[in-house]
Amino acid sequence: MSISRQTFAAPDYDLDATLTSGQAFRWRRREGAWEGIVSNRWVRLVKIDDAIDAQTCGEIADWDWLRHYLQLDVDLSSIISTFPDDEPMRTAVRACRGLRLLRQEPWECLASFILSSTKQIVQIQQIVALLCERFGDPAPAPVGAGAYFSFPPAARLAACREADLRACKMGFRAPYLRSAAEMVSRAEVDLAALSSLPVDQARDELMKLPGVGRKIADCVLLFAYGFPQAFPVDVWVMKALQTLYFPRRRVRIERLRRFSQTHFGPQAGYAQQYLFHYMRTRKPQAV
DNA sequence: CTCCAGGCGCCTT
DNA sequence: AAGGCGCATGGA
Repeated sequence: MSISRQTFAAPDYDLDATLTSGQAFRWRRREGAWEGIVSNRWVRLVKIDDAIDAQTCGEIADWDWLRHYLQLDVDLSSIISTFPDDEPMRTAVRACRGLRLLRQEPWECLASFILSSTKQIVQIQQIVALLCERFGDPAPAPVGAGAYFSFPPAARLAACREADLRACKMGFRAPYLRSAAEMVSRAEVDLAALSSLPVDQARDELMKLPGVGRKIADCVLLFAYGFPQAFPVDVWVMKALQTLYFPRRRVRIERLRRFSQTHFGPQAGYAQQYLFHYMRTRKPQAV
């Protein structure tokens, strides 16, 4: 099995933060590298100085699929310069400068976030790993790298029985995933068409799927389609907005959402990821 | 043991 | 429209 290798310039790119920030759930750290599946290919990534070294199996003439996934052409400083100049944002950016948004495949992203509700990130990783092991296709990987699998296509999960999905520890989310897979595989919701829609229409389409509410729809809009205004509000972001911006009074979620749409500017989604990662990784605060 | 997790759907007011 | 609750499962 031949290995292809490529080095990409990646200044201002914190690979560790990016791959552990709860947007993608399939990366494993092994021997100082990150291993995962992108475009159904096994990939090994290492950050060295201002570059990312990538390896994959087979002959690769064109690396655009990986460049796109990692969003290597994004100029981070121009994004950060659009953030509001206030103390919470400055603190969050200082804490994890180099954090990036990936551009994931829509179905994998959607299915993963259907499985994410009231789960901790480690558990989401376990469920997704089980799902891929049982219903994905083996992906060629070097000897000794362990077993890797593609993310199961929607049609395959649509054909599963609910009990088979439940066996992947997803509990009450199983019927949601199964019927969402059915609707996607029949193109009742056409994932390929969403990128050309205005963000509000794309969100409405996603929310037709069972188990997909506002928050999960926004995750998919941001992490898979790259809508820069999508601003998922989960318990962590809620806590960030509440404690960092409105410490003195309790504000209802609709107001926080409206605040998030106006306060954080045209790259609100990026700002959200910084707040999320900062809240999750900072030292516990004394109340 | 209890509390909570990158929520949602459905049932009450 | 707005608020409350149950849901599987497992970490902390």
